[in-house]
Amino acid sequence: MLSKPNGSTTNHEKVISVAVNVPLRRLFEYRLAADYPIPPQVGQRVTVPFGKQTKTGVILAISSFEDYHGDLPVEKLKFITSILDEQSLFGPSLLKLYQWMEKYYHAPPGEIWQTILPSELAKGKPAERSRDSIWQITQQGREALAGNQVAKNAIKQKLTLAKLNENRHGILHSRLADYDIQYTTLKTLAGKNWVLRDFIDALPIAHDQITNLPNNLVLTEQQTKAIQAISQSLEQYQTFLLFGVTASGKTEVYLRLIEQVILQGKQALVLVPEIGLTPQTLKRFKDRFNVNIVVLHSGLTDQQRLQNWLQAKSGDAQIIIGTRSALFSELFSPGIIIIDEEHDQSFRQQQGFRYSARDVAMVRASFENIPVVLGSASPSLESLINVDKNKVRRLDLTEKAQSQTDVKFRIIDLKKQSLINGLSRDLIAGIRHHLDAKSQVLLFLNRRGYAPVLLCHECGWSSLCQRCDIHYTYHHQSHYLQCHHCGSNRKAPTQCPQCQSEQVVPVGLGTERLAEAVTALFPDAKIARIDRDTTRRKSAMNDYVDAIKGGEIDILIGTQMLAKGHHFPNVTLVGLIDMDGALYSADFRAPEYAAQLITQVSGRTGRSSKAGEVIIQTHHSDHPMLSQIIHSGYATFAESAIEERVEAELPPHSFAAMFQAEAPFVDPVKTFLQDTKQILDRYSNLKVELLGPCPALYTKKAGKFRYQLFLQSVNRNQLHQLLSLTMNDIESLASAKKVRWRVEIDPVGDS
DNA sequence: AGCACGCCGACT
DNA sequence: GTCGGCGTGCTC
Repeated sequence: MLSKPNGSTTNHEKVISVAVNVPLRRLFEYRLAADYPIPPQVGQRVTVPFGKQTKTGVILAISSFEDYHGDLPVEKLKFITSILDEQSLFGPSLLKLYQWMEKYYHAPPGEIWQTILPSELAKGKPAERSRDSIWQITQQGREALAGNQVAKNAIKQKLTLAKLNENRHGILHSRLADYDIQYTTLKTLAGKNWVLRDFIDALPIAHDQITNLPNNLVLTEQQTKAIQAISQSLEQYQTFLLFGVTASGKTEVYLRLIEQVILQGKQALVLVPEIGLTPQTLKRFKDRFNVNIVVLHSGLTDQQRLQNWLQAKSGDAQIIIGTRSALFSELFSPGIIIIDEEHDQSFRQQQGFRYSARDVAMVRASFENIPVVLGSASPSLESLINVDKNKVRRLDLTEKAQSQTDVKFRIIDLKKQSLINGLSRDLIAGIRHHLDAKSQVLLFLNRRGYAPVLLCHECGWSSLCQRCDIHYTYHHQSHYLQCHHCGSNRKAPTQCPQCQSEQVVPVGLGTERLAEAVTALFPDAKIARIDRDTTRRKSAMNDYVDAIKGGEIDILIGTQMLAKGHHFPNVTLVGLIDMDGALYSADFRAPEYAAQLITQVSGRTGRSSKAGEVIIQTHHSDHPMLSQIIHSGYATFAESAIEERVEAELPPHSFAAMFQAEAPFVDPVKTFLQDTKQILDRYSNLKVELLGPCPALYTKKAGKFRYQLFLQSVNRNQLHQLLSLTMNDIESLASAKKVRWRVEIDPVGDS
């Protein structure tokens, strides 16, 4: 450091703390030359030398050269290669949210930023809006269209010209997909001077009227009350739980609130469970609002994601609809966050940095001073317990907004019944009855493939995946064995590998076999199987949905995918083929999930004037959850479930964290978790209970052994205190380097 | 996570 | 002799 004779420093060099994407719970310090042309700011991205490589990181702290007190002498620090952004990419509330997540989830900074940043930005690409352009029809084009000059077989060209002719102001290049126009067609047309492309700098948004209210729409009293309650809170943080039965008009409540938000010049962020539901939601919103709506989900290309993210950031997008990670879009003027189907599991990230978008959304909203609306017909116990604690305000929609008949439930006790491929006589009769009435039937079975086991009838050999120690699922059509755990697969044997017997038989029931059985029973019915295997193709799901709505399908057979969000007005019977697994599982949350599932699938039926029926097949017909759901509804079930959790001191009444470790051998895994436990045990003054190490539910996965150590406490602060106090020591454990490990806060399920 | 360094086995 | 296996250690 240089000093002037009078003692004041001349060195304005800075020391910059950077989050780099490595699995280390620390930042890295760099020097920044005093004459660097861009002033450093927290929230800018930088490129930095890192070992022998160059990485992109995010500035998280700036200190003066003189004030730096690290382990390394300041001269030994490397220089930042470059600052990538002129200004911080993030406003103060997202930076604060990052800080909160780091503290709460005890995750490495770099991993958190990897989740927050769109991948293009994480890779160091410039945060630049691509220039948009407008396609317009020319006078020649109009004449060509009118004078039938377009070649007869050039149907696409004709359609495209017609669409451009309808849109007087032209169509934005970035919006071509909305109009189903191909770029190649436009290029051909441009060659004939029938269309013209104009490059523009900003999005033209000028609408006199932002909403198109549907005709004759009368709100229910409850809807009106809910809208009023939330409206009064638009300028401040408050989480609302919109507990609305199916068809009670939750979406209409969202739309009215969004309208107010937009009129105030603010933006609305809407999270939906999965990509499959974005087109549907998008359409509903587009029909209603003449504003710029963007989507953010994994179905987009990286460049599209970046562009939409930047539109949210600049404020050019007034409504942002997306899945989980859309929560992290920077917003120019946030007005409201809406989480639809808030109970849905897909709001939890289960890879890498594990977080709950619902929980983080509430924190974010509190930093932004805006409301959050959590909507569901079957709310999570977490949200309901937050209502009891006055952290969340509950608004009920119990009346149906659309005319709809009530759903009739029937439980079929499978004990001592003879089944035809998993179907009871009553269910078969029910299907026939509904088909005769020209209605559609939905059969739900949460297990894809033909059969979960392939077994040798002679010697008892069964098809085990060596890497996971669980049974391969048999897929009949492809004649393959597939491990649904690790994804490995191999050809199915026709002879027993052990005794060469030909008596190798599939045991158990999957959707593929169910479809086969139903086809045999109802040869005249048109049957569609909808699961991950049949919807792999990109547009497959949409094609199925169209076919179902168009009445081309009589019986739908499917997994989880069918339970979510879609409205099939002509479905009047829903059959739940096998509820046993869902009722009794090692996971204490199983009944909660099953109750949500029943509520959701039963929402698929009875949407029209015809009466809806739900038939549940189970061996545990006396399970209390079933009668609660059927006779008193989800709310009553949830109340008693919460009571049970309180009594057993289980989450969400208590708070949990989990260390999970995995490696190709058991010993290092156990050693690491035992070492971890020892470190945690040093703070026995904190009221945190330690459970384990114990094997994970599926101990072996993809050739790795997995063990867990649970931390549980009724005092969330003490739990976090314990983790904060011990994390460094655990991370620097010698045994930590021999395994892959992570902490999960508020863990759920296994995986 | 990457990437380099380093120390032992089977190859031209 | 040396090519390359992955164990260990470091990243500012």
